Amino acid sequence: MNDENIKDREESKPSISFIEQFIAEDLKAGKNGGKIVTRFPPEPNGYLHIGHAKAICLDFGMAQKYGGKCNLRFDDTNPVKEEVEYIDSIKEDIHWLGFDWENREFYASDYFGRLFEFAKALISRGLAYIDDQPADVISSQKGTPTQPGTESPFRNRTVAENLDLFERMNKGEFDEGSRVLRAKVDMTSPNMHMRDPIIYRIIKSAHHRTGNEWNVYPMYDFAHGQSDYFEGITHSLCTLEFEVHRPLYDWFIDQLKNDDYRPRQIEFNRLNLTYTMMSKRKLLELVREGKVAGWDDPRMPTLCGLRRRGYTPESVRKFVDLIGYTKVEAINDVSLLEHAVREDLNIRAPRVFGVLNPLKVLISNYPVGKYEEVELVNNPEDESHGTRLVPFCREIFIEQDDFMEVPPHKYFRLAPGMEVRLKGAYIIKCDGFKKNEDTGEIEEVYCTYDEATRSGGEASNRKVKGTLHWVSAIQAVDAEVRLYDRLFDHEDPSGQKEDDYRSFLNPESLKVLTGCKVEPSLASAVPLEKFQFQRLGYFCVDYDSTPEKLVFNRTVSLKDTWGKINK
RNA sequence: UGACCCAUGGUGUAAUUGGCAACACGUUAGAUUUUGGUUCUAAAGAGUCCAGGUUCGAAACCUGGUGGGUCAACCA
Repeated sequence: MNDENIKDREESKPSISFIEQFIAEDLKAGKNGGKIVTRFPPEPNGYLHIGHAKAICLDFGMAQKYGGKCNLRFDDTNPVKEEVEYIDSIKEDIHWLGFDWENREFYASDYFGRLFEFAKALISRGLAYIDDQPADVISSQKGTPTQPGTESPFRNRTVAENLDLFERMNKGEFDEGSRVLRAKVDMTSPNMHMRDPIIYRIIKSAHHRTGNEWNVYPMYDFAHGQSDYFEGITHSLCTLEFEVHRPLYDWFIDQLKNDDYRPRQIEFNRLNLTYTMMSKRKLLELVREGKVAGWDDPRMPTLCGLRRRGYTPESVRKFVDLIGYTKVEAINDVSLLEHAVREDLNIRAPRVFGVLNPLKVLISNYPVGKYEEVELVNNPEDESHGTRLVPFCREIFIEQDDFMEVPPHKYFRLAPGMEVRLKGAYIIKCDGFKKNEDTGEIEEVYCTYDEATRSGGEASNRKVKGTLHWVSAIQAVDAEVRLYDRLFDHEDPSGQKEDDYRSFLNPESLKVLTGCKVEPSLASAVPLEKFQFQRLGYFCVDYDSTPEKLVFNRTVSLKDTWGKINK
């Protein structure tokens, strides 16, 4: 009887965002032929960051889920700011994230012709005019948010004169800044964007796609909505700051439409992350000023930075899914992002041994010159990953943190007189150490092993408090390891009125460790390959890595309850 | 002396659209563990910004506050 109920409850669909609700309603109401077409519209003036990932997941995700399409459209209406370099990186990053636009790669510049015609149509209908005033005059006539604007003296030129001037603007007869085309809307509107917005300006720089074909270029408000319309976009999803643009978006669509199709703009909240910032301008500054090594510096919130850091596309998508879409300006805790990678990497990353700060351990009763191989599980979360052989001998390296001369309470690692298990190998007992009396540094630790405790054997099942990772000193491979911490030491570095965001740069955000020792199986690791260094964290091979000199980036540490207790 | 948007545990989101405020992260305990990871169990933590109103019943609807955000680029 209640099989049905139980099933219902178990399958009770997770709640959908307000945007998805709108979409579902529109589809159900049969709007626009019951179809959904979205678009992701980056401006090619910077690299994509995780905030863009939030938009990408929505734009492509909604189309995918409801059987529609999502176009990639570069919003390239400002030739002075945009570069081809960015176009390639943007496409690469979207693909990396796991989305595809097939053959629907569009550019606002594809529509320059139609936009120009539409502008002329507006002029002919008395809905646009050429203004000869300089920028500062136009600006002051706009009024303020609390005071209405005043009309331009050029507002009521004849259609013929406007048309003539507009054509000549485009022919290059006038200087940049000397004239603009404005839509004739309402100078007294409480919405600043409706006060005769500028829709075309003269720019004589070459455009990366259209070259010198045009001398006038449309503004965002005159290009975006219309491009949506031309492409048959049904849902134009963008961030909250465009909310006040919506009346203008709709106004232009009203002038353009000739049947009952119309795109709908819906706004959602931006992604903000603690201890970083998303401003493309500021990220560019960090790069230009050399505060970071480049757009793909693993500390950057850019997609290429996250990729180099070792994040997987799955983990980024998971994170985006976790935070949701609302209209609240929120600031998300990075720990949620970190949780998302850990969860993903836990399943897929092979486990290996790597010692960051090596300390030599001499197993005095282990035969000199003897060498053996022990078998280790590659991934306890997934048997199909199999096992591997790791060399073991009389001299090994362990982590400096794993030995203490005078251990605190509950320290389960190596200390004089204490026993510890070397994972996959033997149980050893510490019976001495060598200390540099001047520096206090522990230079070597001496242990004995119990041959019967080899893993897999009977005696190996003995309870031992601690289990350590280790690397054979003879076969160990040297590596450089880069440890990353948050780029800023303030939760909201760019939100402080008094202080420049640069003053919050975390001086400890990068620590380079050299002379690290990793197990020999890593010698063949290639860039972007990901591993869990057991007990330490997840690491990813850096682009700088070569077979001669391995370089790893720490993506994120493992949760460290001991480290926390110890604080 | 404006317009528009927003307000739910520490954080991010839910609440079958008016019916006992739920989930995730984080936190704290405990169990398991040849990773102080994972997994599992449990707990603490909000009575929904405030004040009125409508209603048998309000986080949700209405009114008024308060607080925050956005808007005055020939940027997008």
